[in-house]
Amino acid sequence: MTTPTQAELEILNLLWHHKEASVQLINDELNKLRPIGYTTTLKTMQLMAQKGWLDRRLDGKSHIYQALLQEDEIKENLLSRFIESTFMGSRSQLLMRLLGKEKVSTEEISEIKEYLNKLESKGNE
Amino acid sequence: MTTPTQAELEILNLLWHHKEASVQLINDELNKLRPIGYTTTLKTMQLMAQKGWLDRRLDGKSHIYQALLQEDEIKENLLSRFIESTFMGSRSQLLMRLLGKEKVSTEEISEIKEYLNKLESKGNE
DNA sequence: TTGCTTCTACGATAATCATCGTACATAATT
DNA sequence: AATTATGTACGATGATTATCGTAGAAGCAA
Repeated sequence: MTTPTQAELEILNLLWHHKEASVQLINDELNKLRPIGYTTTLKTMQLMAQKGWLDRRLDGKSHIYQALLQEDEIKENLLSRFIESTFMGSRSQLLMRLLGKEKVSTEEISEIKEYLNKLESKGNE
Repeated sequence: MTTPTQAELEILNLLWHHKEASVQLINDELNKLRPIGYTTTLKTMQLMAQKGWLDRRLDGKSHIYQALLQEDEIKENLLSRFIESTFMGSRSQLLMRLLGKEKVSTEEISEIKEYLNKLESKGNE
């Protein structure tokens, strides 16, 4: 099962967002969040490529990487694992917690409503 | 920050459910899920007690353990971390995924919308 | 009393992760 | 040509986890 670690997931998120990127760019992005050495990022991405999670092509002197893993698939997987370990497998328990305790911003509420409207019109049962 | 590991969380879930339990009982429960040695469970629970996460009292020859950590608090914390790392901090993104994957009935959608309206009118941001 | 059974305590180990240092290579700059 | 900048490759390390083995105490059974 393809289950990225914390560091790998951060990189995947950036690659999903940028479509493709050099180590340099990913490292720069990561350093906006926390200090991390260039070779650390490089090494991690190399290992991910070796595992078949990333594709890369040469561009001048450096490599441009691209995620081969599907964002939806991986996130669904991570979500399942999380629900399994934290909420004893109960999806609705998580849902309740999100709706009940959450501070949801006005924009988020709009987003969700729009989403619900789409669901409704699609006749989701 | 109190962030239990996978193994610790399993034990916590069992303790929250049973209120209190001996190592023996916890180990039996764990073995319903996967094979795990008695001393492994013992050691983990001892460490948790040492960290102040569990309380224990002597009962004859053995100890009876009890969780000191609050279930709600810990789960909220785990949820936050999960959302942060997997959904770039967007709670609504997770919510939408949950709603999309679930079969949500029209009535449920209405209920949720109503709930969201209330949230909105309360000016919760 | 001798030996099972049930515990605790504690040390050791294997695996995994995240991180970085060092060695090189090549291109660009002075 | 010498230096600086920018990359790659790869090995090493420290921390954390999960796991178990072994030793030994204490009660119970034969």
